Amino acid sequence: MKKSQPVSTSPLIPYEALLQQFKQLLRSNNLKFTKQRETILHALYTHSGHFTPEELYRFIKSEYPQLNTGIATIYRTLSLLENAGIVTSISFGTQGKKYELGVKAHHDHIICTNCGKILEFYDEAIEKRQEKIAKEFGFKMEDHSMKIFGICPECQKKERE
Amino acid sequence: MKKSQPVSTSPLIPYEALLQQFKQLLRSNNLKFTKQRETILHALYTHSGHFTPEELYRFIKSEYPQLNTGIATIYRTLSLLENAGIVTSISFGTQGKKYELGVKAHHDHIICTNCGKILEFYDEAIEKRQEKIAKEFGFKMEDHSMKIFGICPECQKKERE
DNA sequence: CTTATTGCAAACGTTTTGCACGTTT
DNA sequence: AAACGTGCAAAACGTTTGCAATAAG
Repeated sequence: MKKSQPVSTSPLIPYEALLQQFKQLLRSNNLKFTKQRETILHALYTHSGHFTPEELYRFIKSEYPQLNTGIATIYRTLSLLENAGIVTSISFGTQGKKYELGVKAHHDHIICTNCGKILEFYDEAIEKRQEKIAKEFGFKMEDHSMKIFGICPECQKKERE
Repeated sequence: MKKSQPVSTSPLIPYEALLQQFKQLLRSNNLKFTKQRETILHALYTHSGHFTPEELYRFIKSEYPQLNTGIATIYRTLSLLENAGIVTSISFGTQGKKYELGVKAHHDHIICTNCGKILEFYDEAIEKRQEKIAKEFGFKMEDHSMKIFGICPECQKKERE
């Protein structure tokens, strides 16, 4: 059986290419290329990891105060990027969503309930079983989400001290 | 490989037993047995399926108007029951949670994105893989959630018409 | 010059909280 | 009587929306 493995978190494409892809997307939908949109894309590109809209908002506010970006723009841009398949989100229920640049393959998440760290993995066996289960129920599968919660090695170590 | 299967939705224990379990839980935590708490438990017992706090609130308001139950009590009681392991919830992000009596074994969910129907399943292969993945990452696994989204057979049929 | 986008503030839907009053023990 | 639970209304939370002003094409 294939071993599950962490998904690489380094960007797969150069920023210029990503930017072109984004501009193309905007152009072909009669949308406009704005400083705010570029800044948000750039922030996501240069900071790997998962961010809440709020975190992104505070970051951009402090890095580019002159842009005066409103949080609504963050939300609107993240939705746009998510619909375009450029970012992906993980939902944390009532606590909101976290976003990351999604130029990566599909993956699931394993989350530390102590420090909040999020790791990614892809497991072929689970993917296959999910399809099989959907089929057994007669469902046309569209999507799935799977999260494993636990305590990460570092936090376990701290607990023991 | 074992076939995944729907989890029975009929209650596994008689109401009297459940009620005693609940009373015992309350007693051992110096909590009080109130009409509101009993009514909520009973409503969950007699109506299988998944309910939002709002739905439960409206139901209890119309069935037992004289109780004058506030929605805060519904939330507080559902939290209590969930912490005690008597009910379980599924999260639907910003759209809130749905609760069901959780006197059943662990299971995951397959959800129709068209009509909202929720079916339950348990798949040993997936459970095993999850444990294995947690171990590979050095995590002490505490919990997991998995949801499959798709279109149920009935809605597929309707779509074709 | 047209159309999309923005920031702002208000509205939203779900959930939580503070508090005075009621109930259970 | 003590302690916990309640309803209510207000607040909190993440998110969305209406709108007049602004910027992109």
